[in-house]
Amino acid sequence: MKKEGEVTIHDIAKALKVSGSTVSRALNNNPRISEKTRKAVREMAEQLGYQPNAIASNLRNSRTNTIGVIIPKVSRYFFSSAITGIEEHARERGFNVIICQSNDIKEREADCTQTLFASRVDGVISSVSLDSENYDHYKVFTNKNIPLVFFDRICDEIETSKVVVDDFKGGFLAAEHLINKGCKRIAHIGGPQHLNLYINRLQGYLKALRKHKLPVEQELMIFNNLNREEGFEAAEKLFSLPNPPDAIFAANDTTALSVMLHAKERGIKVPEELAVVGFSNEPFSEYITPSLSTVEQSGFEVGHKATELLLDMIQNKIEDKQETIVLPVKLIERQSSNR
Amino acid sequence: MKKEGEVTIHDIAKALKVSGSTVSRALNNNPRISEKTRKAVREMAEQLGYQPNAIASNLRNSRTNTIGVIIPKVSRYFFSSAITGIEEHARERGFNVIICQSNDIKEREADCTQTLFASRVDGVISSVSLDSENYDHYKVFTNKNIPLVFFDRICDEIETSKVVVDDFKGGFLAAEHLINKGCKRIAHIGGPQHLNLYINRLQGYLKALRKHKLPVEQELMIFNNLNREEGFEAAEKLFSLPNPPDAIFAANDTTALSVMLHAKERGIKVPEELAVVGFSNEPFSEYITPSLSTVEQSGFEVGHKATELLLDMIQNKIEDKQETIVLPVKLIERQSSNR
DNA sequence: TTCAATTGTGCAATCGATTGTCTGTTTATT
DNA sequence: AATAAACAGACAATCGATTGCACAATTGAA
Repeated sequence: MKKEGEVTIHDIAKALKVSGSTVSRALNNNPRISEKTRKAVREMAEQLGYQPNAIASNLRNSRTNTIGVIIPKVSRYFFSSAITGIEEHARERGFNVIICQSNDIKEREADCTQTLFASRVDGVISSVSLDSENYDHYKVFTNKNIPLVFFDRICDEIETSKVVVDDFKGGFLAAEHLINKGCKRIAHIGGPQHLNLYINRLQGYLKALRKHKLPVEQELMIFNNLNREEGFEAAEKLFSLPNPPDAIFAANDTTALSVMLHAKERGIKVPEELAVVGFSNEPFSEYITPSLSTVEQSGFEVGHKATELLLDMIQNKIEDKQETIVLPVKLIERQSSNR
Repeated sequence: MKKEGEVTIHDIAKALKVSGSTVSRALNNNPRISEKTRKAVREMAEQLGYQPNAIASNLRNSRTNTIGVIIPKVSRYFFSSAITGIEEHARERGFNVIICQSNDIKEREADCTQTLFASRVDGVISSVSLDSENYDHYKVFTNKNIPLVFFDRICDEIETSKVVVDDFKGGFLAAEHLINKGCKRIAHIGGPQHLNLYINRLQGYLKALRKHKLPVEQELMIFNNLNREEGFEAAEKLFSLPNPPDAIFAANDTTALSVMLHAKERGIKVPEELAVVGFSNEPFSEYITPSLSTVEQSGFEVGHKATELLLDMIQNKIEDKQETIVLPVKLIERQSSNR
């Protein structure tokens, strides 16, 4: 059972004829240990190839210096860049990161919370799954005062800090941009309306319409899960209207792409006959033809900020000030709306 | 220091007036515990909201049921899909996954190995960083008999199992495809030649040239780090040759994209004047115009297979049979080479 | 009825690092 | 020289779950 060749502080202690506590203190730079002893311990540790056992340390300290991350999918660019932001900041402050994917399935998400709790992570960063309407599984953390920060797809039911981008403004900028380009019938393909970010993008769009006195028409608003297939269906439906739209603001780039591909099939010219704006600035949006106008949101920044909040909560143990941080977005004008 | 409200097996034991060992055995379905006691323990655990402390268990068992993953960047699609494959399989077999990014920096990679070792992961899956030529930092694992599997960017120096795709065949298919399309001067932009996968892609390309009796010309072969900037430079150099190529096989899609963008700037028509084939089938390759012909390699499959190998090593402790598994690739013909 | 076999639990050590408290030594102060 | 203060290090308990061994209770066989 015991792994052969595990070198522990006791081996160092024995070799130097001192006690384990001295070795421990020497390695942790405790001032109660003299410079001479400290140096001897260091050298012996090096010589024996000692590697600290984080598990033992974690058990004793009931801290793991590890944070857990729950996200829908690493393979979506926004999330993978969020992870990069999380990891980078966590590393700087000496924390490790365990990543769990929910794959947008609520049972998986519940599994993730269990796993992270069992690993006794010091805090959790999460972006909730599309189909969770119930957030009880997050109570394992809140009940035990384990700091929790939501980002992007946040959950209002739970009172904790949150980091989002300015979805409202993004929606507003996208719609107003289309209006400024002379579009009159601007459709919106939005996401599930139990998620704030999609509500906000919609509200931004609506505000732009109202500001410019354009009518709000139900038939021009479609809500789905924003994947490729449903994007096709939505486009189909919009193009088949007796009075089809001359612009579409899609709540993500995947859907915008779907729309453009479908438009191409139908012989509808983008941007001349149909202007399109997406959301996220996925890497592909720059390279497709026509290139896609979109709203940029930095996953990296969001992840970074969320980690900063979380680690502050962990390290200061200020009784969770529930901040909600809103990061700026930026409209990127490209060909798909340039007419 | 002690987290308030930690429920341990001893709390359950006290509540039921039995010993901790009985509780532990009951929860682990040890046959020495009667059905009746087992049931009582279960119920009390539920009632008290007991959550096992994996750390304590790990320390005692010197197993963590966790595997570590070292990759260059989660934000590259191939790697994020590999992670999905790894996570999926690991989860099925009850293992957790810790992910570390090297960002293609060798010092970071060394840090990752330390971190994972300190966490006492049961095994490691790695794809090495571009600039490591030295692999001593992996010795922490091999020295202690911690199973290690490399994938994609493998390292020959260390004897262990490996999972790759058939890069040689991929290179061959790509080049032969261009030859079949009537191209005569086929250039190759390859990756760092200390990595097998790039050597193999090059060799596949060379074999196709030889098979079809085309001359191999040094000036048509450029090696760099395959990022966007260096792709531009390489394209620049090739286009400026007195006798420029009529086709380019790039060792990744990013470089192929760079080449196509640069060709567009120069007014060189793809595929009519220049046919292009990439490698990887990144998501964008399908959507750009013209769409990019490329060699598909499934990150998901590679990750899945690597995990299967690793977990077999961990669980069976067969003295590491050093398999090298080669997964198939597939040429995807799109517009960029269709003439 | 007695002894052995079977079954169900408890005791205590263990995993490796950390830390409060205690002891013994050296240095400074008057 | 005597006492206090500062210093270095050791001892032992602790974190929570697991497990070899011991022991008691029950059952069955002779």
